[in-house]
Amino acid sequence: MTEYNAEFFKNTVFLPKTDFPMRGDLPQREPEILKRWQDADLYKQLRQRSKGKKQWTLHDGPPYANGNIHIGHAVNKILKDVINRTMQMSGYDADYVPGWDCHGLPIEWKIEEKYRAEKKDKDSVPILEFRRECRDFAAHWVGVQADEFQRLGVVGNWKDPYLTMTIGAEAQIAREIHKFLLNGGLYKGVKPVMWSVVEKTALAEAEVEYHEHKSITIWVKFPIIKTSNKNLDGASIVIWTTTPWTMPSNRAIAASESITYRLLVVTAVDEGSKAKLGEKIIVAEKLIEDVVKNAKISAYDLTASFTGKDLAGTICRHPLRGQGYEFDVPVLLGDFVTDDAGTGFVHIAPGHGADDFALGKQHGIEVTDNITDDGKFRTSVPLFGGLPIFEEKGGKYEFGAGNFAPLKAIDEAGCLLAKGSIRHEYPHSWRSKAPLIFRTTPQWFISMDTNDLRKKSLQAIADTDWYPAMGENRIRAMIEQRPDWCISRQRAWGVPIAIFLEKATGNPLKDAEVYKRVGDIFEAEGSDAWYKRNPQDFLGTKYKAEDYDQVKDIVDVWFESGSTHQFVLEPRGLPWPADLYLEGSDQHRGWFHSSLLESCGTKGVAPYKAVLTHGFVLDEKGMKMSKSLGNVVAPQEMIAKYGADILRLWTMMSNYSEDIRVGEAVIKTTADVYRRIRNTFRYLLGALDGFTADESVDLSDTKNLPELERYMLHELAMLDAQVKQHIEEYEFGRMMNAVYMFCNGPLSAFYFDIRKDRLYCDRPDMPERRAYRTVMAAIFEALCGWLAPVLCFTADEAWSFRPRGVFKDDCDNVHLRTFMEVPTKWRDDALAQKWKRAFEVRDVLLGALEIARKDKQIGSALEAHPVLYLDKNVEGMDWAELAITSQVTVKTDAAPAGAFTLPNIVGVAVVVNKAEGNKCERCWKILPEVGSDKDFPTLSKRDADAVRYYLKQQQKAA
RNA sequence: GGGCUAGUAGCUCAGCUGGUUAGAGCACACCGUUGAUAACGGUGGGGUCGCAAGUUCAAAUCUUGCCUGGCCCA
Repeated sequence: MTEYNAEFFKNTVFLPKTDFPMRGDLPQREPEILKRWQDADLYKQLRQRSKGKKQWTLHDGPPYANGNIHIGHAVNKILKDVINRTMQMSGYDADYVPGWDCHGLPIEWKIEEKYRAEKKDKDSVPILEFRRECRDFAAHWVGVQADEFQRLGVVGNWKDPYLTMTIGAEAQIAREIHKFLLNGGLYKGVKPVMWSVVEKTALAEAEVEYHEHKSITIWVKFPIIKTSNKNLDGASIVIWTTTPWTMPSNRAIAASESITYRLLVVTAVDEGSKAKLGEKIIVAEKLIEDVVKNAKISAYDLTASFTGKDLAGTICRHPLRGQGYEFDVPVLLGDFVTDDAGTGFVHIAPGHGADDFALGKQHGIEVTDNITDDGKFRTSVPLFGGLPIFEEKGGKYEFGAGNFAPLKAIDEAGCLLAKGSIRHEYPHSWRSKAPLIFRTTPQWFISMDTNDLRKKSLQAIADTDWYPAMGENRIRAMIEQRPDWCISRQRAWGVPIAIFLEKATGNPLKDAEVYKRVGDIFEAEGSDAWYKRNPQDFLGTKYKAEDYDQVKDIVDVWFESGSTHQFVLEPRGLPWPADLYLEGSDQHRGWFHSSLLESCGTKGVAPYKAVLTHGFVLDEKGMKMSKSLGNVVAPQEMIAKYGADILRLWTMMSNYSEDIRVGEAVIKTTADVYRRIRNTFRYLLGALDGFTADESVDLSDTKNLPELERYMLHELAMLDAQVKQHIEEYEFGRMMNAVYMFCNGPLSAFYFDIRKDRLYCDRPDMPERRAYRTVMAAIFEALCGWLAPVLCFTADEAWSFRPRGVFKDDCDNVHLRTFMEVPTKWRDDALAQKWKRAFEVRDVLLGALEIARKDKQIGSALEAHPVLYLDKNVEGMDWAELAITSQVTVKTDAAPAGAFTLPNIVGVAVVVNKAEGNKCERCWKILPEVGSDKDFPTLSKRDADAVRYYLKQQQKAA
């Protein structure tokens, strides 16, 4: 005979049950899930399932294939993946083709480094062999990074990504160059560039580092030989420079209109001074003290005063006149001249400086070409032919004879006023760490103004949606003032600027037929053909190869990545322009910029409809990560320790539109959030144990549901609207936040808690309990969908524990689904308004219980029987249920003195009494009715009925 | 040095066009529960809103300067 005791009743209680584990064990579990996706070819299934749907495309910005991924890559790819998955689940066909940037200097340098270690000279290696090695190197890292990205959970076309070094890509890049050539946008010019004499190449600004460097400084006298100002007869203008090696290339002197200059006559000098008594020199008034001190002039007479304007037109001679430097040196006005340092005069060598070049160009001054690619004076340079500017000493690059010989020669010519040295920030090559020189070289440019490229680009910027909006200002300012785009590089690993120059004229050949042939051959063989083939193959029969030069420069890698939209989107059947570009905010000057120019130059509009940027990952204190600071967080380590879902969650919970931080504390917070979400899934799944389609009730008509269920459906509908809005506005972080807040508040702290009694104790066939479980199923379905883009592994796992046959589109992989369709009519504002008051009342009830608990009047809330004094009752509210007490008595009388109230909630007061009656052994409520049932005297009526039902079910089963 | 940008509780974030005692979650402390239990519920402490001036009846919110970060340039 069964004994109906507490233990028996416990077994009649329904308790949440699920095999979904409480702990994630993500580092172990994720790789298994990943393997399942790969085995089932999730990507392919996604494409098949979304065939015919509206396309939405995020075009991937290519990372550079030369090393393991860092946390910034991880954030970037996670964001892209979350967005792609979100759009996919929103009902679009959101195909994602990841890509890589494969050409360029860093890879080239790696190979060169290898050569250097083997004591091989790069120039002795055939270019095709060199390029093959670069290609292999890039291919290796593409493989590594592809694995690392996939481990993050990123879904995409990993089997067929785009690479800038594939033959198709190279062909299209060459064709894009041809478009600019044929439409007149591409021209050959000269440009002062940062030049590395070690790598023998011009460097992009991104390839330059500024380090402290010790330079030799000299003060040089330029004797005036022609002037309209009598005061200046026999005087010398003094210039100051940190680059003595540029003196042979000097062709002018710049002065400023706004600077006051003084003529001074030397009257006394200290020992060792190079100045002569009676000598007349001109320097800026503000800098006299400085010059005099450096020149060891102990006394002088100050005479004439004038501005730069008075000096314009003055002609000096070069200090080395008579030794091959016979030209005149005019004084010109330049607004870049300051009197902050030096002498207030700038020596102008148009071959060796940006300002110099511009000023020289303006006045028709000769641009010298005195320096060879490897940094030596050309043999044609008087006095200094063959001397190197820099020399390698013990792995470091120091100034060489080319810097000292001009100094010495000027001194011997009597024109050196003083010399010294200075430590200052100076540009260096980021690879070899060697100091750079400015050098004017022939280069290929895309004009910003031919074909109105600047104007079109600015229009395209205005036509694009920028997230955050300030990105628009940033890129607009850059485009407004940027100079023409120099696209040529004197390197080997890249796509050649595959054009021909007519030997006779030096003009580029403009024949679409020839260039079509180039494109076709590249399409079949890749750009190696440019080096491999006989030029005649490209020129066809119309032109003779001996009449033409092949340009051997390669194109700037930014031009290549700026062309990705051309060879990735339409050729793969994806929409053009792309719906979204998404990269770090540095790409305003990078990929967003180059893609914009390339596209506006060839198509007239931007290749994107919208651009979203994210910030940089900083350490816990907001400092940049660097190896030297030892604050680098590696994504690989985080995955191994916490799992990719934690990394994904951290990314989405942070405000990625700004810089974001990572560190122990942040990760811990993220892990807590994760646990909460995971537990929400676990409780939902536990509560839905054994739930079937038969048990479910029709939620399309909410009129028959209990109010609490209607309220929760209202909340769900509100959340759905919010989620949709966030997606619309590209606020994916807020979307995640909203969903998390829902788990935390309305669900866990409210609904789950209140409905425990119903779930555990009510008869399972009760319509109200079935309604509750049906709503729980809906919540699970919605949540699992909304969280799937972010917690792609966990949502997948949770979905695999779902009750089967309950959900529409009950497919095995949550990622193949779309977001649940939440009926808008679940929204019930009138109900919500009513419940707003209910929550206020509940707050007072809970507050009162808390006091009673503190006073040791009660422990569990079920021991209480609050008396609720309301100015006006709220119809249909079960206050005991909402407060989780055994009983509540409502009175509309005036509350007695000492009743509990809350300051901001009027018309509500509570007095807490102990619950009367006996404790039901099954539901633990204390009710007067307990004892009234004949069969089960220790139970409440509801529980007695439930147990009878339970026993009947047991009998049936037996 | 220049352009852009940020600085709100220990952590992650809200605070729109200036308007009542600056909010939320987590963490922390305490209480409850022991039928979500390495979980759950509740209560509480914690912020001179980077600093300093200014505009205003009123400023986290506007202006200026400074400090400390970040990105892009030089």
